[in-house]
Amino acid sequence: MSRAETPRRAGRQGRAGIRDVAAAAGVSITTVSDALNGKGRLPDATRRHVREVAERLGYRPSAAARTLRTGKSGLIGLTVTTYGDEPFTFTEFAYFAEMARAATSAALARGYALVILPATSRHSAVDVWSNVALDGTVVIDPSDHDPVVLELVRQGLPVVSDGRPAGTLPVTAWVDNDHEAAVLDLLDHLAAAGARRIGLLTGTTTDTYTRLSTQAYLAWCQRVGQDPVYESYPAHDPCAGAVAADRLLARPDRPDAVYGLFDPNGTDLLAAARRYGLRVPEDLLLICCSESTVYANTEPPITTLSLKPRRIGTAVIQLLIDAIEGIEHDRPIEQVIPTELIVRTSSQRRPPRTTVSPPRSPAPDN
Amino acid sequence: MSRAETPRRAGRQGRAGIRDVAAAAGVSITTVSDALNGKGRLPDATRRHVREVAERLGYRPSAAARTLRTGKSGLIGLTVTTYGDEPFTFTEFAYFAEMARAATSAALARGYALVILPATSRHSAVDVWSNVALDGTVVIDPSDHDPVVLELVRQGLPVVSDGRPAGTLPVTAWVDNDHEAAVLDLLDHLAAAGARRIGLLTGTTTDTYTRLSTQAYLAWCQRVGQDPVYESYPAHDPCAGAVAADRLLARPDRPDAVYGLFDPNGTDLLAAARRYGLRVPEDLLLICCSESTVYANTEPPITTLSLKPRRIGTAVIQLLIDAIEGIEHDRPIEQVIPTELIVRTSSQRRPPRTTVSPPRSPAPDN
DNA sequence: CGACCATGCAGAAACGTGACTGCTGCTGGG
DNA sequence: CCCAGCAGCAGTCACGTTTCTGCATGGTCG
Repeated sequence: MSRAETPRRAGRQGRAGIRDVAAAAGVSITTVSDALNGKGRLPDATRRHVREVAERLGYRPSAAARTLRTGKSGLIGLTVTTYGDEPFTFTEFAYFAEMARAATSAALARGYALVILPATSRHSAVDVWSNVALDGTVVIDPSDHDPVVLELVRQGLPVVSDGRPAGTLPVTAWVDNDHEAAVLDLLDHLAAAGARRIGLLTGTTTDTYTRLSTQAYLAWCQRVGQDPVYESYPAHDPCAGAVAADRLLARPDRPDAVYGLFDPNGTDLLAAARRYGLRVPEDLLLICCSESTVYANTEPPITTLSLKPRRIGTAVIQLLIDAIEGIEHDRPIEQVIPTELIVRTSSQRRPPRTTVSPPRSPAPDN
Repeated sequence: MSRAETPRRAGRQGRAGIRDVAAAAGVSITTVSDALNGKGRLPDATRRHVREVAERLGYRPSAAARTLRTGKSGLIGLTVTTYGDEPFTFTEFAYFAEMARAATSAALARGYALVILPATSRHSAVDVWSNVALDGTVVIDPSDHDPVVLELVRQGLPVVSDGRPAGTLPVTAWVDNDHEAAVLDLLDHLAAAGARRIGLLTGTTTDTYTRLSTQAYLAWCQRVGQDPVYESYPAHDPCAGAVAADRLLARPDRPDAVYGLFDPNGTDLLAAARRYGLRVPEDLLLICCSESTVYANTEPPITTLSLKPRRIGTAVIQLLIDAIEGIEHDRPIEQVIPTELIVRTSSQRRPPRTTVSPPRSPAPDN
């Protein structure tokens, strides 16, 4: 009683606390808390009065205190694979941006915010990971024994991964495309368009996407009895892609159709084809995996495989928030998102129509 | 004493607390805190012992409790302009992605993490803004009397904006390009290449970038005595850009050079030029403002104006963290980042060389 | 030999909120 | 008329840190 009487330096160089509101409204802090959070049993008059006073004082509850008390921060970590100092790589650019955009939107709609965090725990002098209170984490393409993921699950935090986890990584759930099916379907499409020898532009990295896609290509080749024709390059190096595209078309066993696994491969292959005087699609059929809309307006427009990053981003967030809020599914959830082959001129020997291409559409659902 | 004796349910269904470490190490929690944070006066033996025990128990300090106690969360808000439900618009896509990438990297290097937040306070049922403890905020292109910014500065939080604030918005600091100078320089470049009538593809929105750029265009026209030739469209609609590009080239007073303010304008204008049988650059000179590297490999390659988003993102973060950490500059800081005109074939009547274009460079500093 | 100081550590008070417990006065039924 | 029950609210603890204050102990110097 003796200390409680001190009027508490009201808003001393900072925001008003719940105590200031209680004092100003002539009630206890319990009543303030209950009134603002819609709990307890209070008459509407008191509730309105307290809310009015809180509004007048510009009271905002301390997020830190609430987090400490409730154990929920409303924050979701989003790890991005880092090469060197930069978060997310050049080749993943459009994909990651689209995926992050959808994830951000989905998280905000459910009252959560995303925190961008590095894939490595020791990115700077202080460990940013342990400095932020997370309710859960989304990891993109985690490696086999990702130490960050292991540490997070050890702490009991739900972890959902974009891309099926390699090895025995104990994630709460994952979302991925069916990469084998996508590649097989796409190769059949090229073969149906008249391709006799299909080449592949792939990466030297061992991530799941590259590995599964390449394996599917090799399996397809074996099935139809074609010798594999492919070039690998470090996908994080934007220069190397153009060089590898050139190498692929310079081979003695030059393919008459190429699938490029990474986003810039389309323009790379197109430029290389021009250098060798190859017409697309007459001499060379072309498909690349990309989310970029520029391929709708290239000369010629290029067929792309979309991994539907927006659907993936949304799905990942829904699964994670369900896990956070205890909407428990019993066993590890695996969700497979279908890909979409956006067929354009570059993969068709007979372009369906020779009219001018209309202005590109907004592509509402990729 | 009576209560302190209870061994504190060690790590009951959660992480070990500082008290568990203290008990296990046989010291007080003060000693643990000092040992781990490098404070106080402790012999190295004690320090090492405590760290060992903490490591063994897998102790991680609670970020929420630390934030509550110290008042610093290590989190920086990043607002993105939302159109409809989606964070950041299509036209700002590459710019925003690059800028956010650099900002993320710069923040992590100084021990801070970025939280992506919506520009509007009421994006969902709960107010995400008041649910997260921020040390400061980066706002991109704030509107004249942005209520979020006003609320933040009222709370005493530092706010740094990307784009000079309109009106009397009380930001702590801002970073921007010199848009007038960039446009004037670019128009001179086109005129020097032989352009007689330069057109503009601009937006209907009233943001600072669009406004300043358009004003500079009009001022340049007046100076050289050319009638302005421009088309406006809602920049957030990806379809409208293609239509506006078509409209611009369909005019009776068709320009022989065009500058497009937004990222997709390059491919839009190129497609429109093809439809009207205009050769680039022989019949039509082309420049657009873009950060995308696809314009290095289009047919022909298109000259672009880069706003240097990575330098802007880095600068914004440095100014903000300086403000947070009390490295005070006395008055509102304004930092102007120069733009860069990346000259390619589309803006040169005589292409400097007709050799094949080499694989594009990694563009280390845009 | 006694006073003083540096060293090594423990106790306890915050930080601001949420939630449990419990106290008071009023009302209605037996 | 009395007591059970409930509405309406206040007190108090706990969340897990950081940090201020302060108490011992042992060594040193006048």
